Amino acid sequence: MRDNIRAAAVQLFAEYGYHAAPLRDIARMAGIQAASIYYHYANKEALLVEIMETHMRHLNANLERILREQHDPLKRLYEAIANHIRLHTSYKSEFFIIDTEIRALEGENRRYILSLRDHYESLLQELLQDGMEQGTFRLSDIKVTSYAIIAMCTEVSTWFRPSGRLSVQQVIDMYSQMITQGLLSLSPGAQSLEESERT
Amino acid sequence: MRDNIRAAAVQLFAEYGYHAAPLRDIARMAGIQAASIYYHYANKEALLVEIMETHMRHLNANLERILREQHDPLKRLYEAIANHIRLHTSYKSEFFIIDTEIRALEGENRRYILSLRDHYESLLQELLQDGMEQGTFRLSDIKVTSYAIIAMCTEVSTWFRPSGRLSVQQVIDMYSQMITQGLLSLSPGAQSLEESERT
DNA sequence: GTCTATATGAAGATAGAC
DNA sequence: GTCTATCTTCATATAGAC
Repeated sequence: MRDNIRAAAVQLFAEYGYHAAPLRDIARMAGIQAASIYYHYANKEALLVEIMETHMRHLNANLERILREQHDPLKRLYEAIANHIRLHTSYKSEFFIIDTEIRALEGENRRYILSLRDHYESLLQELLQDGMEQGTFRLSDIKVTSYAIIAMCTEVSTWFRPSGRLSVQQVIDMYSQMITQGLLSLSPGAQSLEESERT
Repeated sequence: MRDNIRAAAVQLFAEYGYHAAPLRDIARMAGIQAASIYYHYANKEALLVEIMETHMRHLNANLERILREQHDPLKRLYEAIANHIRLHTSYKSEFFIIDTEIRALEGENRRYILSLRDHYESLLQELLQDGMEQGTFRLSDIKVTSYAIIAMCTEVSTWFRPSGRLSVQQVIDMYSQMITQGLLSLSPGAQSLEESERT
């Protein structure tokens, strides 16, 4: 029943938002009365925290494993992107909640979830830092680059449909190429903004 | 007073979320009673719609002007990125609301705001399509590429601080470089994933 | 573990005076 | 244009029976 409640909460939090999803609706979807939820969870916020914690820890554990097992910067980056997109498409609703409801948390809960997110960012930044030191990656602002990568890969959870046109693997490959090689069709420097002004 | 109310709403919607921001607090911040808001706005949702509409139209109008006045794909893309980031840093809270509270809208209001967002996406997709046909941009999935660009540039509104380390112009240049050239330090093809496995 | 019944508070919105 | 007073509804949460 605990799992039923959590599954119902995931669905309703994602669809209407945390504050707009009444406990009564979560209970009805789980097949019990609202009061019965309090036997399983201390309050509504505990439900939200558990959803967020579970999947943030999952995301972090995977990236830690990748950094431990893999040392080539390019392969590390590919695996990091793949991990991020695989989880954000497998647990669409859960990550959408993580992405939009952190401000619904208060005090200690908020600090805890933010610390998990900060840890994820620092792991990715470590990956980028190492890749720049090894000369694989262009020198760039590490924080900003990490935010950009996370933002674009996270947003996949808002539009991806399992039954849609693209497979998860195709999306991973597209994002990996976009992040490493960019949009330009020519080699870097062959056509800069200044040069193109002459054409 | 209408402007005072809207300004208060922007601040509280952005900080606590639409549903968690009581009209009474918005009224207090504007220096009036809650009931007085109804002289200026039909209801709470009308306030949200006006905030979203104003800035989405602004964003769209700018991009339409860029496409009209500029025809080089690379310059168009740079201007599109600059427009997006300038507005998302100048009106941080407003765009953060647009980004997170669309699901708080109902029926016609929701459809209307989504149509403005769809229009923006289609303008960017037109830019990308043209750039690929001209050979300036690598061939890639246009929808996915547009989502990725929008996502990374939009998220700037969540971390950018006017008093922070980076100027708006620096952020624009970083994102522009990231989007056009990617992360790799070598020319495309010079170091593929397969080749790097040999090192 | 789940129920019914209920406490308690706060939300959005309206009526009508000034 | 703004106020006070209030309607109505609905929220989270608790108490105690079964």
